[in-house]
Amino acid sequence: MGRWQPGARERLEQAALDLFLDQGFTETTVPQITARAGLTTRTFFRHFADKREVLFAGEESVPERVARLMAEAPPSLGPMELIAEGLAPAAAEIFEGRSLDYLLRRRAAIDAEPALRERELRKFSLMSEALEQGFRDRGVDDLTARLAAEIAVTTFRIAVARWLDQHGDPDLPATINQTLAAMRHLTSHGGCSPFLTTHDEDHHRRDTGQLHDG
Amino acid sequence: MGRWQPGARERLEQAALDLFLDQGFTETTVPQITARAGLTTRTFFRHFADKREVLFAGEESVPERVARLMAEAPPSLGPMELIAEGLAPAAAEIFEGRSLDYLLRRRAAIDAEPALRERELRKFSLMSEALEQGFRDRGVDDLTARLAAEIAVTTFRIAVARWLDQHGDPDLPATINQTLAAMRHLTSHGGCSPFLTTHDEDHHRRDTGQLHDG
DNA sequence: CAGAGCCATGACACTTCATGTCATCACTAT
DNA sequence: ATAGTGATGACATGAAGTGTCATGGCTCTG
Repeated sequence: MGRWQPGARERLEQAALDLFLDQGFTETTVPQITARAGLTTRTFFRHFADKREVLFAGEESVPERVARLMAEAPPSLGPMELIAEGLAPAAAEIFEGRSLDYLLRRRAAIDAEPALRERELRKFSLMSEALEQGFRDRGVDDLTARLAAEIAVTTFRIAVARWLDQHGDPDLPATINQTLAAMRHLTSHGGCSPFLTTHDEDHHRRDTGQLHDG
Repeated sequence: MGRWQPGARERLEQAALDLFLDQGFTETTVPQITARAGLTTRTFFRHFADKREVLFAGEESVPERVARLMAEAPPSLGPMELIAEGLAPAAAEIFEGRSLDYLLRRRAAIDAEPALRERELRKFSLMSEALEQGFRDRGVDDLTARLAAEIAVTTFRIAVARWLDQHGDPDLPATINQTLAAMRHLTSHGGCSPFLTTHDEDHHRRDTGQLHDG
């Protein structure tokens, strides 16, 4: 035995996503996935550490790519400047080569299953750790590095969610910038600035016309 | 059979924490935990949905308590004002009745096991969802509510981590305020200019507070 | 071309997690 | 007392995940 199968991983991922969307994550057994891919159960666990990982393969490299992008950025950039300039390019690289349709199908499967949502949280946590280390390597103090990393990941996560909600209409860089602007607006004017009136805040919101979700 | 056991849940939690710290989460089997507590395996899963939950029982009520605290706060408070004023009291209520020693032991067990760290992320995610709904109920727009919820939870999480790192020395309210101040400093001044004057801060804020689409 | 070695896979056994189901015992209310 | 309620024990079962070895194709080398 042991005949080699072309694209075994890819076929397992495809079969798993199809089945998860069709009958749900819990209702889908690993033997069902491997049967559809023409493989055995044992082979599934050679490619993926557990059943959830089949939807998260290929993202192990994201933290290290994030670290590389940060190391390549101009050292003069402060944390928030780096986030403002680097988030969109980083997102572009992360999603490079994946169709919007695939991303929507994948998200639908993840949203439907708490265990997969949890795994998704871990992905963002790993991104945050990479970012935190990247900021520290740029000379940022520990607390600020941690905060900046969380700000970056949170902005990224919310922007991607909004972008997918809108089926990709305002493109991802634009959605990221809108989200980042709203984040800055909230933290700068959202209750800590006695000098701005409510009218001023309304003015900011009206300028974009894109800040309301539903 | 079926003799009632006083404090079955508590004894299971205690036995599990002891065993997790002693031999690790993976190496500890559910029968080991139940044997130490004088119960059967089946009873364990009647009290906890899965093996991890034994360290997270009693936190199911946190989201609803967060929602209550938000509803009780003065409606005039903006999102950031509410966070600044409400985070410390909320933390006090959440940790009410738990000793620092217990919190440290529990964190040690969680930090040692990826599966438990993941469960911890879900806890914060649930808190964030409750906060988001709370902000919406106060009339905040969807995007701002989501962002404010994430800011609040992130600040809380980082502050608690720092507080435990320091074995509770600066007390939790003080640590929360420090963390919140660092967060504000980062988002307002970019985290790279600690020497800006108040006037410079206002100028910078106005310059970067604009929303740009592309 | 032949043999050696590598690597992915198949096959099988095994442990642990988790759940469904029913019987049993204690406590409680009438 | 008797019935009801609720927690537990006991048993069976399925699915997840791992260890181990055999097998067959592939490449590298002489």
